[in-house]
Amino acid sequence: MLRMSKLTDYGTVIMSYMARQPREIHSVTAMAVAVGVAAPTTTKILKTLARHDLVQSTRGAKGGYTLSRPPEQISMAEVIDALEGPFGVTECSVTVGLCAQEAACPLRENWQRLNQVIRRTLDQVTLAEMSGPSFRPAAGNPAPSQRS
Amino acid sequence: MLRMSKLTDYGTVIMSYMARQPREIHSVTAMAVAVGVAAPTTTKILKTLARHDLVQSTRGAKGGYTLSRPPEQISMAEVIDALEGPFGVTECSVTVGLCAQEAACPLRENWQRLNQVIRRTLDQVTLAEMSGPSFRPAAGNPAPSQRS
DNA sequence: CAATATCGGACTGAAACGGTCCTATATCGG
DNA sequence: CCGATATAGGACCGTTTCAGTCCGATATTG
Repeated sequence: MLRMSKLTDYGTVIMSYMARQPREIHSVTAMAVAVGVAAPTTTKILKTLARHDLVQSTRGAKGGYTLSRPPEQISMAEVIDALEGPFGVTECSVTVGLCAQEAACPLRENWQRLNQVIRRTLDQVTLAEMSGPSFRPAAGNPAPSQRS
Repeated sequence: MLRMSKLTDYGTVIMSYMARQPREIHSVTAMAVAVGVAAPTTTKILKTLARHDLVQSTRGAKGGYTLSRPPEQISMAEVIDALEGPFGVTECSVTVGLCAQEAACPLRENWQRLNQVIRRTLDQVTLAEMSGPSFRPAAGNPAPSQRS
């Protein structure tokens, strides 16, 4: 349910890779090999991330990409909607006029509420946490025990 | 981000519609009109929901669909993965061997953890709650009043 | 100047999605 | 029993989206 696209998935892996040497410049080819994603695809992802100011590009020889901020200051939500677009959980919660009930339809509002919960969860998780060993999600509910 | 399919969206609307008269039998055509979704599509959705035991079908004249359980006992998560399939947020968290790093990749585990948080959120919301304020007992029906 | 590397966008093949239709089966009313 | 109603199950198709590739242009290094 609610899966995100592969590109986005790769994107998080790539970001995570860069997060290990946040100040280094990484070339596409190097990352592509390290992460196991084809170079053109990696390029595409990086371009998108750059457009959203999550990574910074340096052209020319010895160029490449760097995180534009330290990984502690990048949330997963940012990465996701850079690559996935700012779509809500439901279409109906964005596009109006689909549902005949609309006026009496409480779903739209409720979906938006749920959407916010999910978003907030994603917003609170930083790239640094995600790249590190297992962490404890902060959203209301206790996760089953694990080492810290 | 993380949008769900239109079919699923419609499904929630249909379920919500039935939740208002949980003990009534609703024909596809009636629901299709009420909800504003084409009849064949509505049929398709209901069939899927029936296969997952969320609604119960009655064949023949005067037949139709009913909720198999009171709406307070149906979670949104159930509806979603009936229609959406039991996919996780990430592909990588399900399929193994995609990522070259895998062994050293903490992302998979972390995604799963996040996934659980989202799932639990969806799990705690009932159809009754989702159907919201306009959830009013029909004339002659036992009042299922349980809202927050 | 030559090599390296990203930029922007166009392009393509494949899969998924939304939607429709047909035949079979079950039930109700007369 | 007959005919009308209504779902079951699955095949089918057009469109869109997605993953992935490629190309010409530009910028930087040495």
